[in-house]
Amino acid sequence: MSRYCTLHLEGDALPFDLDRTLSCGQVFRWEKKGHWWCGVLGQKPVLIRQEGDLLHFSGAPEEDISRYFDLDLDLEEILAGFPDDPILLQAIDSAYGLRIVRQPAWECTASYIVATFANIPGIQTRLKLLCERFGERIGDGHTAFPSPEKLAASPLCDIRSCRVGYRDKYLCGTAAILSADHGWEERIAALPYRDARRELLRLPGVGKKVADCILLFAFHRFEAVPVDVWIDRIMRTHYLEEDTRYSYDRIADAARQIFGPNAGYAQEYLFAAREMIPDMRKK
DNA sequence: CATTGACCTGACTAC
DNA sequence: GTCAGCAGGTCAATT
Repeated sequence: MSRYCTLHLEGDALPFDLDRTLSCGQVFRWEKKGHWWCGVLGQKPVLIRQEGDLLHFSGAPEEDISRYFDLDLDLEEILAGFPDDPILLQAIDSAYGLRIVRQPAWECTASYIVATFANIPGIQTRLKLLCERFGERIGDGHTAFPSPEKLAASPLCDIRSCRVGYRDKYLCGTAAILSADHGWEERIAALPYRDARRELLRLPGVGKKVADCILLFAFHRFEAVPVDVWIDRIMRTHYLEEDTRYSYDRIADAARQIFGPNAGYAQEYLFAAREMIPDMRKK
């Protein structure tokens, strides 16, 4: 890759931190090789790296890069709109410039179905296997994310051979439903949050947490707050009263009440800083 | 807007 | 080097 374009980050595009954005665990298919991040945008291999307020990239037009990283979003305003509690402020400080990328809806859905009850390295392995086994070759050693049609038409044993375990039937089932439902993305996008989530919950392998991940990461519904074990722990120990029973929705609702309409972004910063946030329960 | 247990598999931690 | 316990939940059954 000798030819690349350069995008000067300014205005709403700042703050932006490419490393934090791609390594925080929201996406699983980007790989850093030397200074460059290698990944796939749409059906094309992309190389990208950041140098201060310069973004060097190749393989995709600038508007695709800008849209994927949501560089038109006024992130500064969102961060400034949060309450100034010490835990969140520390998280924002440590992950400053992290942006929620616009993941393709199907890739996001399939990825988080595969991601349930697993750790990040395992998720990456599984997705890599799935892409190599079922994805279209797009050159340069890269593969596109497998289409739902392809997965829906594949035997469960072939899918399971990608180490997805019992999730094989969820992946295949959801692939079958979505590949037969051409307007699903537009329909979800047009629905209010609650209705959109209820729709997604009909898909096999998609529970509240995965549905919220899809809504937050693919549809940019910033009121969606995925509550995983980390967020659960952080909310319970730092934002809620101890010794009380909290359901998923109570924790998510509390997050929306505390952090406001962009609570999903607060969630992402808290998640990114999860290792640094003390676990009060251990004392 | 509840609670509980089984569940594929791999990467990590502690022996 | 080996091994139990655990990991970014979901589903089905149960009260």
